[in-house]
Amino acid sequence: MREHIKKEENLSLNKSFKNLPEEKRKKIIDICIEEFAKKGYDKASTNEITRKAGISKGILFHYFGNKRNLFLYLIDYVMEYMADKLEKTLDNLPADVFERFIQYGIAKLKLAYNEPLMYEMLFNAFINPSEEVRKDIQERYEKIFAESLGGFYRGIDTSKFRKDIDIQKALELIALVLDGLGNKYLKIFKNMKAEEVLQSMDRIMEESREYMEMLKRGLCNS
Amino acid sequence: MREHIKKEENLSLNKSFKNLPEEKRKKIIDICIEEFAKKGYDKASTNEITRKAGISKGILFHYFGNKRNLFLYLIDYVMEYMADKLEKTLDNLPADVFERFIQYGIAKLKLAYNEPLMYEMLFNAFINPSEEVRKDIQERYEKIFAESLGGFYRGIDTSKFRKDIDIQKALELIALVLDGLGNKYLKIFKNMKAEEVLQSMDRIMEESREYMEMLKRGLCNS
Amino acid sequence: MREHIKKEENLSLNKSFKNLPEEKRKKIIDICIEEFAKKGYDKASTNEITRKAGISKGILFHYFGNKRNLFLYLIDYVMEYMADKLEKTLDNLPADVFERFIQYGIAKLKLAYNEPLMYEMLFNAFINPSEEVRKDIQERYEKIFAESLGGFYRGIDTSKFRKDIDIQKALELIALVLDGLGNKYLKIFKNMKAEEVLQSMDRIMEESREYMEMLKRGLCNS
Amino acid sequence: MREHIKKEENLSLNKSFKNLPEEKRKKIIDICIEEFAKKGYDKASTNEITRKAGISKGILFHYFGNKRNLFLYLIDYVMEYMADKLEKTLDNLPADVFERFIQYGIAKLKLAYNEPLMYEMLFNAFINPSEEVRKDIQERYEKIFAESLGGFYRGIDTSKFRKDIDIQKALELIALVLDGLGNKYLKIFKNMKAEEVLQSMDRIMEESREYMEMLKRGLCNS
DNA sequence: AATGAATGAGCCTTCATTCAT
DNA sequence: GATGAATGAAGGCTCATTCAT
Repeated sequence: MREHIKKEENLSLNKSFKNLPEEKRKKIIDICIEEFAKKGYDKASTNEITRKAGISKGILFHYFGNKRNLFLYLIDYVMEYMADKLEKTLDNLPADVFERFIQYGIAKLKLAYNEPLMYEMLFNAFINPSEEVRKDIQERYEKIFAESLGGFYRGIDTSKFRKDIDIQKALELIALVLDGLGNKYLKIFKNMKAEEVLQSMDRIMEESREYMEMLKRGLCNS
Repeated sequence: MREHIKKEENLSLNKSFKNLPEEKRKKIIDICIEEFAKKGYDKASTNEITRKAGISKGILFHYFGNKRNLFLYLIDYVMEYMADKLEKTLDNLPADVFERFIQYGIAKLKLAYNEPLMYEMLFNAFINPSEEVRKDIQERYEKIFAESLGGFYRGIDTSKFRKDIDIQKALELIALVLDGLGNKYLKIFKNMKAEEVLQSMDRIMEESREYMEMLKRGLCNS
Repeated sequence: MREHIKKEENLSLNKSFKNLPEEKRKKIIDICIEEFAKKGYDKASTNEITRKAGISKGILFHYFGNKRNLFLYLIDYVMEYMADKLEKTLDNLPADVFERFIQYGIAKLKLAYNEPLMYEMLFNAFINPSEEVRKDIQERYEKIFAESLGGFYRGIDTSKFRKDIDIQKALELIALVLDGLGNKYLKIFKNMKAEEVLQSMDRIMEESREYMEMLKRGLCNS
Repeated sequence: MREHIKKEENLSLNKSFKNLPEEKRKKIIDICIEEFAKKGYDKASTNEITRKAGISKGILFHYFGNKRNLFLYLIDYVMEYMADKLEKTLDNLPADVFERFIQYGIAKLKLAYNEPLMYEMLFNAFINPSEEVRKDIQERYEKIFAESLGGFYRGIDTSKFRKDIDIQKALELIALVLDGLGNKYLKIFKNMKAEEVLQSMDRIMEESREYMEMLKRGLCNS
């Protein structure tokens, strides 16, 4: 029975849910995010969600149709939320390649830190999705990847790069390094207290710049 | 009751399993790896395993005591298998930093490609382990990390680095780039046919070298 | 995880069960009592119960949360039922020590005979509870013991006792004798037909009085 | 399959077990008694027994045929052991009714205290046998009851009883009281330390005599 | 005599989902 | 819109007993 859920259900989704008072809607969303973040798609329990949210099982399935739809709704919600936040950052980003990357990276780091449950849910979904939602997650991943990069790369100043450098590759190189660093820090954050995390942001920027310096020497005119 | 088993289960574990005819043992292991790789620890079903392997529920638990033990046995098995393979590579690795990194990366890539189920199981376990095995996985991760890096960094020739470069940071920079590239390719492999993958190995090395060239210019004497 | 349920399960317990049509509720209770009485807590099978009651496994656990809760609910149900029955007897009990003890003993005997399954379930639970419910049973046992004795001893007329008699010990002596007799008869009942049991009640009272006469001569003024 | 075990198996029982070196035989018996005493017939695990005794599953079933037979063998063993011990007491028992009862009661109490596992196993078996062994236990209970009483009542001096007393009833009255007291003390023992138990024996005898005094006044010539 | 691998029915419990109210 | 009672498949695991060696 779980198998023949296909595509149409997206239509009937959350008509009534959207009409809910903001407060109640937010509460349900937050509880769902927490459940999926902490337990992953498979282990997350719709029973637990309804219990914590103080709503009936019936209404949850009335809103979302089934667990998979609920999950995908949340993924979209979280992606939109995060994209919004990042977009604001985008406007104030310096043009300089390296600094732009660093500040964008820091922005992502802060976002992940400020909404750890959202981040965890999204991270798990992207890195290791349940078979039941794999394809849907894949689609979304590709879409967001394309979109977000657009904004970021538009207006980037690569004039400092040496003439013989393949700009595309150079950009990817920088991204590779900073993404790797970001993941490393994120792992470290999990064992740190809130204050410590905030205090370490400066050190992270500093360290990022050190790595960027090493790259600059290779990519830019001396 | 679950708590004080720890010692005992490690002892009684797979004594009898090890005495199984090689063929049968391998079949069970392969089926288990597939199940855990495809579904992850929590969703993997011991029932399904026994069904596919054509053995009784009783005997599976006679061999391994419980699901957690079975899983950890498989993790150890896979880690040993992969460490073995990589070790052979290690002996023939060039001393030059960049080439050494590249070839090691390629070796890992090939390994992941040749044993995709093993790789997936291990990857999932390390990236997002079930609560039930988190600690055990963490232990193993730290151990293998320390061990494998030892072999790799011993005998590495960093003489080409400029004097004013922090060697530790330079090495991490290289690792960051190549790990990132590796993950990117792995994701691409999933949508490719066997032949295509093998054919692309050369292109990957080439591309890796391009990135390394960009780094070299920053890290080494010209 | 099993530990912090305690509070919750008592709350969510049998809200829905209590709303069941009396007939269906009674049927489930009776089937459960029979199962627990005949097999004891450990061997009693929730599967068997659902099968006999014609309900799904799910709903049984929806009603009671888990086997332990179901059992304790039944224990409370039976204890309440029996306390109710005995309370009615209590009001009409003669004040005279000996006669009061005898008639109370007979009342208990009749109760045990009329509800043999309830009696057996309670008896087994008190005499040799499963480790899983020991503490809960112990609590209930102490509570009921204190309560029931209160009602019985209040209004007892011990004026016939000789002055040099320790009243407390005398009462215990009588209780010892009549409890012992009661247990003996109960064992005999198991091999008797319904009619025979009822017919023997008079003989039992007679025999009890004979024993009481022997005690009276020692405890009371001649 | 468990059902059609009937009567014949008693024949094939423990031929080879009896030929075992005394030490090994005793070890197996003790471990079995502990297992059955602590968990009861149903929950006792033959697996656990073989593990603790360091013997194979095969040999246990070779010795005893099945779990039920093993249990009944142990019951017989324990009953014989206890009857032996009590018999020695019997020879030195005073002839006087009351003192004879008291000392016999104390002897039983000491026995139960000295071999708590044997006592518990026997007690549970008699009070609440598993369906699987109910009939067999019943038989043994009746037999031991008849036998043991013979020795005890032979040579008892009831000459102090008043002429108008029914001797049979008087004896039963005494037995009722002392058995009841014994059970009460046994329950108390469970929460006491070894030393405390031994120290309390004198107080128990004293208390028993107090009750006997109350009876004497009614049963004997003043 | 002795081993212990092998069986498979049975255990309690959880789960997403449906539907009458 | 909203409820929550009801379903039953599936989960990990244990058990007494058998039998080839």
